[in-house]
Amino acid sequence: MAVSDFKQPLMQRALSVSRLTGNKSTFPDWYQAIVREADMAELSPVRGSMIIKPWGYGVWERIQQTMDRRIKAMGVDNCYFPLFIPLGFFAKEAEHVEGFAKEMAVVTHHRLKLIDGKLQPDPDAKLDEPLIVRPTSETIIGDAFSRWIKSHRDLPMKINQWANVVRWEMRTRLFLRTSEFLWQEGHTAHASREDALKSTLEALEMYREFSEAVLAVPVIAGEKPENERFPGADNTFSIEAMMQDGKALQAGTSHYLGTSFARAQNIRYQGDAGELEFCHTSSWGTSTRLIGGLIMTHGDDDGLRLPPAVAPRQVVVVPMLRGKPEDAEVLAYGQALVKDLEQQFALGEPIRALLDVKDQKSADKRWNWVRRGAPIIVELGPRDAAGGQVTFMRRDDLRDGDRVKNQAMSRDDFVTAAPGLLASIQQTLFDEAKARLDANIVSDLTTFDQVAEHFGQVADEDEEASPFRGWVRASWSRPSGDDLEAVVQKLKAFKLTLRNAPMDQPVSFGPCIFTGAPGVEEILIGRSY
RNA sequence: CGGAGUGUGGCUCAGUCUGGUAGAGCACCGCGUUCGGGACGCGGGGGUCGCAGGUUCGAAUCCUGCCACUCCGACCA
Repeated sequence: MAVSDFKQPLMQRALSVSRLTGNKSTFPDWYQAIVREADMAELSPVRGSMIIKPWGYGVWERIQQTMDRRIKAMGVDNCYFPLFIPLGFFAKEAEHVEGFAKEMAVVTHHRLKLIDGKLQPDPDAKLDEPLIVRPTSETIIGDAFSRWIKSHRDLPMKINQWANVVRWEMRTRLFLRTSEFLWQEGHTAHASREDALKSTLEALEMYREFSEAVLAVPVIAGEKPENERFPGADNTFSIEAMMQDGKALQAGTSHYLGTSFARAQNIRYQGDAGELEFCHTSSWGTSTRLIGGLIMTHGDDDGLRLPPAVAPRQVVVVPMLRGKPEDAEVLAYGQALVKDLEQQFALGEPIRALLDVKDQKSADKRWNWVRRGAPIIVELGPRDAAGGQVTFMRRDDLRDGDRVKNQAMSRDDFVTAAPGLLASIQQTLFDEAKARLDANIVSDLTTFDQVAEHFGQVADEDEEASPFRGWVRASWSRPSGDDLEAVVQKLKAFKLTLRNAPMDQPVSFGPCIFTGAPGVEEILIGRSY
């Protein structure tokens, strides 16, 4: 496949049109504009931390609800561990500490005192052992596992928690990378490597299915190369999504931790022959970053487009109220419509409908819902009420700066058709993103020179304006250690990274694109977030 | 922590070089005309010009120091 002639509509529009972004025109500016205009989140007074607004949090709640069902279906129970982790817990696993040491928030005091007119940590209230605000919970959950697991009959142990974590990142971006973020983290312990690995892959597959079915974001599941592994993990797997600027976003990760965490924390079980064995553990997580991926996958120049499965409100009814007597009739008509819609099931759940009665011009209300990405926006006026009609637009129809495309339908037909319409919107958004992904993975390059030519050199300051290039999929010899480092450095000059080795691999391979040595697997290469 | 840049109403910015006491568009509020497709007119609210010193009769503007943010690098769900 040659470089696709996919038109990068969004990127082009972001560069030429500026309905949302004012004078600015890069993809990041467009992204920020959508986060703001769609009322998803805003920067908080705390550096690198965001305030998630009701509409944005509503999307997160939908993610939680739909994923939680899948997590439970895997036989995983929810629980909750403390926000604070004793510093000493991290010292036990060397690689793990090293990986997170540079981004830990540390609590050292438990009281403030007015000293010289300034509130300061009270020197007399210093903690003997500092507490870490969790960057992830392997250590404290491992500690519990070491007490909970005694026998092979306790295995497998599978738990999950929905929580906030803190990683003191140098650079932050709303949803994509914030100092504090919300996530779920699954942790499992098993008797054998096979069982733990199976669990790791089961979580990965759950993420893939979730991303595609719920978020309508197509992804490629695969194994991360050695240099991209989670600190302390034996194997790390990920799902990678392609954003509308062609960059990759790691949307979820699943790790097989081997026995290293078990050894560090003494997680052992007694087998049926009476012998003590170390557990094999896994952990896996997805975060509010998914929302960033959702925005960068489905957004357009009018704002966000939400897949119905995650839209907090799937059908928003905007009554055309004009401060006149017939308003009452329109309102009643709208209320009855919402009530009937809520009786319907779409994508396996009751339809989430809303009658927007806010005291605001109906044109403004409609466009606000367009910006927020409500899948179906219904407009009800006196004419509809009188004629038993419904006028509505599908958010997925509104593209490329087209005018709103309204459709009319009889009220009862609309109520019956709504589930199908929502399912269709869900599918359309997925298909669009899938076509973009498929069309922009180049797989006919055989040398690094070709890769270099394909992506082109990017000067630092031009990165955001660099052309859409998608990803390259190529054979490689899966080097490790210094040889891998050489490859990483080679890619770095082009701002490229190894994304993952997709799960579906061919039976034979060409020569390694980096060294010419015999290839052993195919790897995805691209720019990333 | 290194390199570059920017701090002026909610947003995007002008004004800074050449000091004279703060502006525009959008957003917001009121009234009117409109209102089945992101309306228009008139009126209005909102800013200690990042902070602290200094120079000056006078500082958004000049000087010094600090802080914050953005982008690049290192880090990363």
